[in-house]
Amino acid sequence: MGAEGQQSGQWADVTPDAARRLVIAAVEAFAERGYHATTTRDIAGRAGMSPAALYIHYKTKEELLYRISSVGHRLALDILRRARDSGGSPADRLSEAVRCFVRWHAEHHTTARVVQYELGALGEEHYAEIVALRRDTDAAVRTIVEDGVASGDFGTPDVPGTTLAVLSLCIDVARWFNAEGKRTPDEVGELYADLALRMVGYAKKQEEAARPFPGLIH
Amino acid sequence: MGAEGQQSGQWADVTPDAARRLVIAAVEAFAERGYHATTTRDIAGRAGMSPAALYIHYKTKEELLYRISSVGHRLALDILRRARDSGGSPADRLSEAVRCFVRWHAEHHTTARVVQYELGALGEEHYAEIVALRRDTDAAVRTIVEDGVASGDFGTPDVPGTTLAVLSLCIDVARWFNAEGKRTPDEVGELYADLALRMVGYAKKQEEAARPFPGLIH
DNA sequence: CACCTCCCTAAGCGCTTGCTCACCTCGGGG
DNA sequence: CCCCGAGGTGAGCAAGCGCTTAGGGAGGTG
Repeated sequence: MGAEGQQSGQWADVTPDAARRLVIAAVEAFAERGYHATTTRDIAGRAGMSPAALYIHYKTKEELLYRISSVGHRLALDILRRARDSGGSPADRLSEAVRCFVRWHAEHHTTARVVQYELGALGEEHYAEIVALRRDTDAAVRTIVEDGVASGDFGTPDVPGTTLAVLSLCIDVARWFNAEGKRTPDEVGELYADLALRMVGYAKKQEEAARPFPGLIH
Repeated sequence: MGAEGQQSGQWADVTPDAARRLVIAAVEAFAERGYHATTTRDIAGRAGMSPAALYIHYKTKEELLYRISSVGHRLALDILRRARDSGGSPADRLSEAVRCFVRWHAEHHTTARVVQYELGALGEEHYAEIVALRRDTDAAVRTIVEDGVASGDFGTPDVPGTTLAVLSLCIDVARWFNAEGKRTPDEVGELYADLALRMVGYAKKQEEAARPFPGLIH
């Protein structure tokens, strides 16, 4: 329920149709109650199927969680890598990374909650695979921060610590964001992009805003 | 297991002794596996008792979670209120609040994880009571930020949003902090106090550090 | 029409869960 | 000495869990 029907776009490459309906149902249920409190009967029911139908498309309930976690992590990683490689100044790239990453966590906060907070329920092998993706996520942001420090645009005494803090701040959006609240995903993304720049010690904002044609100056 | 035996100090006013052992066992178990994945047999086993003994001291498993959540939230709220009322400059008070709040989340990250991430498993009445405590928590920090903006020490375009972000950053420490990692709770507290000041637009740090006797100047 | 395949369901198996209950143990007062 | 209440146990109940299995119906092919 709610206005999150567009979410099915995220799962476009999950086929056949019944398997996709099950994923969407599972995301809703896991996000609401948590993995362990969700029953396979509940998932199947939300997808309009009998409990047994789940096992035609997925071997276990854990595999369903793994599919969600895997797709979600790859999506999030893509967002950050695109920003990292977008070729502006470090400030532009960090701003873009945080804005998009936060917007995704707010817009798809049900998916993001499962992705970020239900890792512990994965089996050992699946867990290891997801942890590797998370290290890549961290590396993407750290690269931007390092670039900014090297160019002198940023000033922070602890690059890994500040990177961790920026990512942590973004991830936690999935925990508190409420679709019925007054903030839109775009607003939160904008606010957080600004906060992230402050955190890394970037202070040239006003200066840049005052320049009439930023692109033409060199 | 681990070097967290001192944690029992947190639960000093839970009596009798058996009830306290059960709380400590439950915190460990809930933090490791989550509330729903933890069995009453596991909790009782960790406390060195039979499964039935749990029900002499607590009516249900949920009541055990509620006790933990209640004590933890009151502890966290006290930390922030003490900092709010500590009577220095807004920067000093925000710095102190974040430093202590983060240190608590790192040092007692098992308790903090239960307190911050298992709310959803509480019954309706207990949940409402805890949510009220969380609103007070938010208000304590917001007061400090408002004071700083009013005095001109801080500069931020969105006080409630920035307050939310600072709290969110601190809370998320409980998720990622690892006792076996290389950062100590004190180091994280120090780093985060600095980050929080940057987030609220406070820029007078160096100036203050350069003054030889800060207390004697007026 | 028979036949095969793909999806799906009804029924239910074996097990674990939160929780209960009849009984036990043991230190202290009359 | 008996008795008693507080705090504990072993055994087990009803319900719910993840998952399996036997079989049914729809649609394409000969």
